[in-house]
Amino acid sequence: MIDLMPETQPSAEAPPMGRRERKKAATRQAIADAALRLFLERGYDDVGIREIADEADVSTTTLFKHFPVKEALVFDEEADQEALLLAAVHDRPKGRSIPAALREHALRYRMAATGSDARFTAFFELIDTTPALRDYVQAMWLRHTEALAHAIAEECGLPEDDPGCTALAHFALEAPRAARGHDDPRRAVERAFDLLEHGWQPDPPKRTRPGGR
Amino acid sequence: MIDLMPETQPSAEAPPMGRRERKKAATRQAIADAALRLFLERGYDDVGIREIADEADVSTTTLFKHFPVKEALVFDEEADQEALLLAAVHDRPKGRSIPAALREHALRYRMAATGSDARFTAFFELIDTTPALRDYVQAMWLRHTEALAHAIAEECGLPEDDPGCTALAHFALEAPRAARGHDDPRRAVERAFDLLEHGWQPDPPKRTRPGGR
DNA sequence: CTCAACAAGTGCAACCGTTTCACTTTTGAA
DNA sequence: TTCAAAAGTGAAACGGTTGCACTTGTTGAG
Repeated sequence: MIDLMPETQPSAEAPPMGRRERKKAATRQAIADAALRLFLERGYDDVGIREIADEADVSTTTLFKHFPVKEALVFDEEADQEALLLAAVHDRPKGRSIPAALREHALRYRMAATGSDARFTAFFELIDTTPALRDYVQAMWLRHTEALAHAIAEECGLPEDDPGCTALAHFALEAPRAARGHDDPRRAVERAFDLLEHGWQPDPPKRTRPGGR
Repeated sequence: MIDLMPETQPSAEAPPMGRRERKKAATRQAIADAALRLFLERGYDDVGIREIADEADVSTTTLFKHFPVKEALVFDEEADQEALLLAAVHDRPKGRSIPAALREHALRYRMAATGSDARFTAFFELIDTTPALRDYVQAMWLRHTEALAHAIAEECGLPEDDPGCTALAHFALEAPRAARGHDDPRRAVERAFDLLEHGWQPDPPKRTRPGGR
C-alpha cells in the first residue's frame, strides 16, 4: 500500500524467489498493509501491536520478526530505499560524477511524494502529527546519511569518515528534504545540486582519480 | 554528581527559592544521583526504573514527574545547559557578534568534558556504549539546534526558520562536538569559530544592523 | 492564625511494546 | 526420503510508562 518507489527499472533485480521467500515477503507485506491502514484510520498511537498482528492474521512474535520496532511498520520500504540510494552512487554510469548521480536519484525517487496524491498527503500528515514517527524519521535520516557517506568514501578511496564525504552525503539528503514545501520542489532540488556540483571537488587521494574506481 | 557546568557566574540567577522548590530540587537531584551511580556501576540497561526509585527513596510515579523518560535521568542538566546556551546569545555584551558569543560559550562551557577527569571519561563511555543513550543525545542535539536557531533568528529580527540562522546554529553546536577526539580540542574549536566569524554575515533585515538589537 | 488551594509525593494496578521460550509447520536441498 | 534450517505460533513475562485515587506538606489570602 502506498508504493513510494515508482517504476523500478524493468531490467533490474529480479532474482527469481522461491516459494519460501515469496511467502515471507507476502507475510511482511500483509503486516505492513494492515498496520498502515489501521494507522491512517485511527492514528498511530491508538492502534496496538496485538491488533495489527490480528488484522494481518499473524502472531505478534512473527510481526516482530519482520519489524524490529513499531515505528518500522510505517517505513517498510526503508531498506529498499537505502539500497537504491547506495546503488545510485555505486552503479552510476562510468564518467558520471557522484553529485550528478545523486541529483538524478533525488529527482527520480525522492520527489514522488510531492505529487498531489491524497494517499501521500495522508501518509505524510500521519508522520508529521506523530512525535514518535517524527523522531524515527530523524534517526532514519541520520542512518542513511552515514551509510551514504560511507559508500561515497569507499567509492573515492577516502577514509570512511572523511569530512568531505560526510558533508556531501548530508547535503544530498538535506536538499530534497528542504525542497518539500517549496512551490516548485523539483526546481529547488535542481538549484541545490547545481550549486553542489560546481562547488564540490573530491579531494583526490594519493593515486586514485576522483570518480574512478 | 558530575557537575558539567563549571562555576556559574557568581552574580547570576539566585532567585531565593522557598522551601518547597528547594525540596523539589533536592528530590530531583537525589533521583539523578542514584540513577547515575547505578548506571555507572552496572550499565544502563541492567538498572530498572523501579530500582532507581527505591534507591532514591521515592515512588516511580514521582520519578516520572521529574524525568519524562528513562534516558533523561542521565542528562538531568539538559534544561540548564540549553538555557545557558540561549542566554549566551540573548544576553551577550552589546556590540559582540553572535558567533563571537557562541565561541566564548563553547570554550567556556562545552569543553569541560575534555579534561582527563576519570568521572567524565566513565560518563561519556556510558553514553557511547549504550545505543538508547546515543539516540537520545542525537535527538537532544537536534532540539538544542532548533532552539538556538530560533533564538538567533529572533535576535536578528529574521523569520524563525531562516536558513542562515539554522546553519549558524547547526555549525555552532557541531564544532565543539567535532572537536572531541582532536588532540587539541580547544584549538580545533577556535579554528572552527575563526572561520565562522569571518564567513558569516547576517543578512541584514529591512532596518536592523547585524548584531545590533 | 486559619484554612482553602495547590503542588509534591504515594502505592497500586494496568497498559503496551518487546522479548523469551519451547514448540509446530513448512520448505529447500542432499 | 530425510533432515536441518527457516518461518511461524502461543503464552507468559519483563520493563518502561501512565492513570487513578489518595495523603501530606507548603503557600498565600483573608
